Amino acid sequence: MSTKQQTGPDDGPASRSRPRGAAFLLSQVGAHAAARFAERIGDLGVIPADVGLLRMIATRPGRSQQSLAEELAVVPSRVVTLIDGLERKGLVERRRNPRDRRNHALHLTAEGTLVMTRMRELGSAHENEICAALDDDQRAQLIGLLEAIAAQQNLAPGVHPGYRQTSR
Amino acid sequence: MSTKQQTGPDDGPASRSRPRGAAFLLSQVGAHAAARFAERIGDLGVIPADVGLLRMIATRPGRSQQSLAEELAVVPSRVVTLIDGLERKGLVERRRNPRDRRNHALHLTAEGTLVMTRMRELGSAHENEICAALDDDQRAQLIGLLEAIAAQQNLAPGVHPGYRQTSR
DNA sequence: TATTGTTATACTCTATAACTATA
DNA sequence: TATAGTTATAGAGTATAACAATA
Repeated sequence: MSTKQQTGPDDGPASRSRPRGAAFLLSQVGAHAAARFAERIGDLGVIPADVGLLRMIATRPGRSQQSLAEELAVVPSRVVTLIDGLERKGLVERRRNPRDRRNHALHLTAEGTLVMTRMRELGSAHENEICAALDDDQRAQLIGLLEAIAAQQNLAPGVHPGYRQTSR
Repeated sequence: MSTKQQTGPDDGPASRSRPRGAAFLLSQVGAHAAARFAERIGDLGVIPADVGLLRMIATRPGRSQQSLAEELAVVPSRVVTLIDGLERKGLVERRRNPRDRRNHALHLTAEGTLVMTRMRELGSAHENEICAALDDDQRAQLIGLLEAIAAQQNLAPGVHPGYRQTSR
């Protein structure tokens, strides 16, 4: 077999690196979007994993670390580390549950709520940056296609695979 | 501010986790696609980072580790580690260049070439799996939208951001 | 005995910096 | 003195397993 491979019939020396498939583009553009988002929220002092956690706690205040671990499909000790970070940053509070003193009820602090507002603003700016090449119709089209894939692949809405462990 | 946040006006307790934006979906679906691909190629004994490296060496045999490090925007020692792995697996060979004995000319072995063929087959199956929810028109549409984003965001065609370091 | 959370520990990934050998 | 590659080392991230408190 020659050195030529992949799609093109006229592989010049490292010439036109052809389009690749949708799967590669998804992974490439997705990783880029994630990295840019991480940069943005870094200014708030939080990491990407914090974002989903804060949202989950805000949506259902008082939930336990166990429930987070289950929904994210991570090991409980991972949640300990992440909540430790959020508590140290003053964004989340662990409250002992008098009914069952084994579990911790998680709540956002006032500052945690503030950070969530800022996160939403950053998220909006991020969305515009990533989609700068598309007009409104195209954005809607893209969202539709991605949602179709996500649903068919059994991705839980709003749950980022970057947390996972067990599913690995 | 109440516990209600984000898009929906009727946030039931953890009810409908709304669509999120295109940026989140890209990151979510992209990470999923990458993880599934990693699983597949794991059967070949290679990791995702190996794939791009093998392709780059196949496309331009004899290239140096330096040139790989530059194109991928990683530190040279990272390339050492990765090529060590590929050499240990018997897929790549370092040949001393008699003209300049400082650098190593990299070449695929016969087995490396074989693995690339298998990778292409797996890649094709992977593409079909990820796009199972879409018909042909929709796949083409998706590729078009993603290419537009990739170009506008200055992503080098075929270079996955997962290697990066400096650009962080 | 089962459950929640924590700690101790180890492993993987990847960067930095010092170093070797060539030039 | 500059360049290609390597080694030694350290840090981040995340898993496993043993453990403590409570039920």
